[in-house]
Amino acid sequence: MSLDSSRSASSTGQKSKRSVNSISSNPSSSSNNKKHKKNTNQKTLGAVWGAKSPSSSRSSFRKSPFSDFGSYMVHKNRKLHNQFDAEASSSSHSGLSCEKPIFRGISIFVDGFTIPSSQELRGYMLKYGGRHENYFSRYRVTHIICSNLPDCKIKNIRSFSGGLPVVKPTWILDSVAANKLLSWFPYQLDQLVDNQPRLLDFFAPKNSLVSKDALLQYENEDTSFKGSEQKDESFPEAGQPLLHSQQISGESDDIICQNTDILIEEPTVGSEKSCKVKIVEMSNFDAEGDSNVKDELQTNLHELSVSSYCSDNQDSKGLPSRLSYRSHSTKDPDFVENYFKNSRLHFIGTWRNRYRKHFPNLSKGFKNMDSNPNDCTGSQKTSIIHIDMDCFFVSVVIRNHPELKDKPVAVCHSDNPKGTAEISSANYPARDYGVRAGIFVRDAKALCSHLVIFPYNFEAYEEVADQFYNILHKHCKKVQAVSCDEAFLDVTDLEGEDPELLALTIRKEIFESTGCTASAGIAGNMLLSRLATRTAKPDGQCYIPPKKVDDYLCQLPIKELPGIGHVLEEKLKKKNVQTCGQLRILSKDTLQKNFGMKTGEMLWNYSRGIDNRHVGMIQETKSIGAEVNWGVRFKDSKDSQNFLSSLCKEVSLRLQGCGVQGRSFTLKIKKRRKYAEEPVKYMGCGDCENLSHSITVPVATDDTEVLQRITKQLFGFFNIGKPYK
DNA sequence: ATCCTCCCCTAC
DNA sequence: TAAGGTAGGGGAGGAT
Ligand SMILES: Nc1ccn([C@H]2C[C@H](O)[C@@H](COP(=O)(O)OP(=O)(O)OP(=O)(O)O)O2)c(=O)n1
Ligand SMILES: [Mg+2]
Ligand SMILES: [Mg+2]
Repeated sequence: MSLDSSRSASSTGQKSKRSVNSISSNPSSSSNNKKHKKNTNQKTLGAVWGAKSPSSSRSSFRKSPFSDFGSYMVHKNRKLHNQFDAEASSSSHSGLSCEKPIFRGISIFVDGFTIPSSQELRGYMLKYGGRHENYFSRYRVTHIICSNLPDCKIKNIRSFSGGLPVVKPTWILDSVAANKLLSWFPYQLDQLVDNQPRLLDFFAPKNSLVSKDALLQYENEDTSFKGSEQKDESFPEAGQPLLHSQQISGESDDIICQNTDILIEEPTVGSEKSCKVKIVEMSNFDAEGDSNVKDELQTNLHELSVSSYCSDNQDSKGLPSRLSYRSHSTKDPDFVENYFKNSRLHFIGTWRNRYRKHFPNLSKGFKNMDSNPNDCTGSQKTSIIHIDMDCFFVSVVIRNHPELKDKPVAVCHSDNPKGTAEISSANYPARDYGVRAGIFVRDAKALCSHLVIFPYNFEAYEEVADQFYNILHKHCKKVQAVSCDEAFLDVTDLEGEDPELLALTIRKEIFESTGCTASAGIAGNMLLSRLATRTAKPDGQCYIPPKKVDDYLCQLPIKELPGIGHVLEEKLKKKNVQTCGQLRILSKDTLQKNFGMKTGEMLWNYSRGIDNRHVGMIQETKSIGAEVNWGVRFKDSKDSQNFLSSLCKEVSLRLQGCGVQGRSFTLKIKKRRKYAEEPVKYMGCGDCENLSHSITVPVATDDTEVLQRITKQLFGFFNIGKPYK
C-alpha cells in the first residue's frame, strides 16, 4: 500500500509496467518455501541477461575497447579532503601478524581429516601471513592440504585439484618450525607424486596466486586457436575451408541454425552458428492469503536466458574439440551451476537479493519520507551522502599486501597476456595506464606489462559489503543500497551532525574495519552527491554547495551523468552536445521530441543539477531471471533442450528462494547474426541478434516442470531452424 | 488514452 | 582458456 506512492510520484500514474503488489505479500506469502530459504538464497538468485550491446556499439567496442568506453576517466583531482589516511593506517589493520609472514601468497584448502586439524592449520596460516579457505576454489586456493587417502578418493582429488599441488600437513608444520617457507615438493601426497605438475616457480615472491594462472596458460598456449588472435576483426577470413562438410543428421539443423545453409557459406570461421536463446518468465506473486485486491498481485517476472552457439556438425575435430575441456555448455553437466559460481557479473547482479535477506527491515524503503508527500517543502534543504568503495574488488584482495598498494593491480580470472578474460576492477595506479573494468586482460597487459593480476574472492567481497552496510546503518536510518560497494544516505534529518564530518567518520570506520578505502560525495540531491563522489575518488570526499552547482556542471562531460551511457552520448554528440552546459541550450521540448518524454525530461533536469528522486524508494521485486551468454555451444537440439532445462531449474530455485511465483514468462535468445565473425572473446557469444517472446499463464508457478513446459512453448515461437516463415 | 509485446539502454 | 549477469526504466508501434 505504501508503495504505490513511490511509483506514482514519478511516473504520473500508469504506464507502470506491471501492477505493484500489495503490501507485505512478499516474503510471507507462500508458506511452503520456508525451508528453501536457507539454501537457495545463498547461491541462487538469478538474473536476466541484459541484451547489452546494440549492434553498433558492439562492433565498435570490439575494435577498440577503450575508445568508446572508458576513454577518458577524467582524472580526479585527489586534492582536498584527504585526511585520516596516514593516521588510520597505523591503527587499523588488525594484526594477526606479528610473525614473519612466511606464507604470504599461500592459500590452503584442507581436504578431509588431517593431523593437525584443519582449524589448527588455519591458525598457522593466519598467524604467518597466509590464508585458509573453507571452500575449494581453483582461483583462490594455491595448495590443497591432505593426508594420505584411500585409493578410491585419490581419483576424486586428482580431478578436482585442477593441477594444484596436493601436499601433506607437515609441510606447514615444518615451514613454521623453520620459520621460512619450505618447498612443498617433498611433501606431496605420496599417491599423487607422479602426477604433480612442476610448479616450482610457484613461490616466486610476488604473488603466487598469479603465477598459477600463468603456468596453466603456458601449457595450453600453443594450442590456442588462431582465429582469435589478432586479426580476427579485420575480415572474415575468406578462405577458411571449414570442416564443415556435411551436416549432421536432420536434427541438428532444425533447432538452431535456422539459416544453416546460408550460414555455412558464410565466412564464419568455425562452422558454428550462434544462436541465443533467452527466456523470460513473468509472474505474479502468489498472494495466497491476502486476496484483497486481486490486481495487486505484483507481477513478478522471471527471466531465463540462454545464449547458445550451435555448431552444426563436426563435433569431431577442428576447433571445438580443443575447447572441450570442461567449461562448455554441452560438456559439463553442471555447467550452469559452475558458471554462476565463477561469474563476477552474476555476483554483483544478485547481491541485492542477498542484501534484502540479510537486512530484511532495512532494505525496504524504510517508511521513508512518510508524511511529506511532495516534500520539497523548503524549510531545510536535503542533504545526501553518496559513498562508494574505491576499486572494490581490488582493494579487498590486496588488503594484506601493502607492498602492492602503489603498484598497478587488477582482478581477473586469468593472467594470460593473450587472453580475453575481462578485467573486473583495476586500482588507481593501474588506471593511470588506461586499465579499467571490462577490458580484456591482453589489452590491459599491453597497456601495462607489469600489471599484477589477482583472482576473485567473492566470499571476501560479501563479507566486506556486510561490514560496510553495518557501518552505514549504524549512522543513518535512511540508507539506499545501490550495489555491494555503494549506497546513498539521506542525512537531512540528522541535524546535529555536519554531513562532511559524518562522511569523514564513516569513511574512517570503514577503513578501520575493512582495510579498504571509500570515497564520499555530499550534496543536495542524489545526482549531485553521486557526481561528487566521482571527483572525490580515490580515498577522498567532496561537498558541492548549492552555489557551486552551476560551475560544477557547466564543463562536465555529459557522459558523467548517470543515465547517459555510450549510446546517448553518441546521439548527443551528433547534435554537438558534449557538456552539460551545451545540453542546457536545448529546450525541454526538443529533448523530449528527440529522446522521448521521460528521457528528455531527465536530460533537461540533470543538466541543471535537478533530481527529484528520494533516497530509499525501493520497490518490490518485479522480475527474477537467469541467463548465460558465455560458454554456450550446442551440437544438436538435445543440447539446447538440456540447457534450457537447467535454466528452468535455476529460475525455479531462485523463485522459491525469494518466496515468489511468476505468471508472466519471457524467453530470450541470442541468434548469431548472419555475417557475424567468430567471437573475439573466448567462448563468447559474438555478434548476435537478441530476440524475445513472452507469455502469461493463468496460474502463477515456481515449479520446474511447469517452467519447462512453458519454456518449450516459448522456444517454439522463435521458429528456429525453420527457414521459411 | 491505455495496454501489451518486443525490444534497447544503463548501472553495478 | 574462462566464467559477456541482473533488474529496472523506458520507447516504438500495434491492439484494444
Ligand atoms: N564492468 C564492471 C563494473 C564493476 N564490476 C565490479 C568490480 C568493482 O570493483 C565493483 C564495484 O563497481 P564500481 O563501479 O564501484 O567500481 P570500483 O569500485 O572497482 O572502482 P571505483 O573506485 O571507481 O568505485 O563491481 C565489474 O566486475 N565489472
Ligand atoms: Mg566502487
Ligand atoms: Mg560502485
